[in-house]
Amino acid sequence: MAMKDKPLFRLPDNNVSKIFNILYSIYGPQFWWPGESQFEIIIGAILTQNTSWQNVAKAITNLKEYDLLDPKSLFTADPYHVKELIKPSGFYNIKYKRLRSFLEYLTNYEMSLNRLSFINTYDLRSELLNINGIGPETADSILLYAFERPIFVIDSYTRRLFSRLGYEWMKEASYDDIQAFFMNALPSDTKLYNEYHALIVRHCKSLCRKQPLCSKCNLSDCNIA
DNA sequence: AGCCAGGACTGAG
DNA sequence: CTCAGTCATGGC
Repeated sequence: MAMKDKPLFRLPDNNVSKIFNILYSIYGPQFWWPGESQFEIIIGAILTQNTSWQNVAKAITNLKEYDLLDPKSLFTADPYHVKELIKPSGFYNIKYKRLRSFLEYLTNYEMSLNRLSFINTYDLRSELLNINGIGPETADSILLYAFERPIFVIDSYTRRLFSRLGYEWMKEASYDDIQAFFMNALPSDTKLYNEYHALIVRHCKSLCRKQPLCSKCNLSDCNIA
């Protein structure tokens, strides 16, 4: 069998897998994260907090235009200039501060992301969470998409979609509880977690905005127990 | 013309 | 400890 025909994932027989398969069959692979370098992914993860990706993309483009998409350049750049560049992504004062606190953390590692990649996932997660401005979703996005660790990312879309698919407890549940639910239901697999989260976002952006269940796709056929 | 976006922190009480 | 308030731009 040719490599490209190799099917995707070997999944347990449960609803979480079933929903993944449906999403995957509708949308196909998403090729996330929409950013090229590791550093760009991290910056994007911070800038996209409660913000549409479209706006973040402008900010990233601006930074790229001035060659600031590497830790040292961004760290030494004029704060007012950086703020102007990231303005399109909103909350630009506080987001500058958050970028800065990440960069200050990086100074402990000689501004080298490569050195971070030797830290085990558990420790790296708690170090990221210790940075002011990086909460669970941002930390996990960085772990999954920038460092390719098998960590499932939870966001508001995940809560909303799965609440509507029968898991109403997710509306009130803590981040960690929801994350544990997914990671217990699925094998530990970076590519799988990558696609799954991307597919949830992809789906919710297009269809799930205001409808209780999605009429345009067959997600309502999931037979949630 | 509002409403909302791939959150997280702060300060009251 | 909980939780409302705050941060802010651009697209629909």
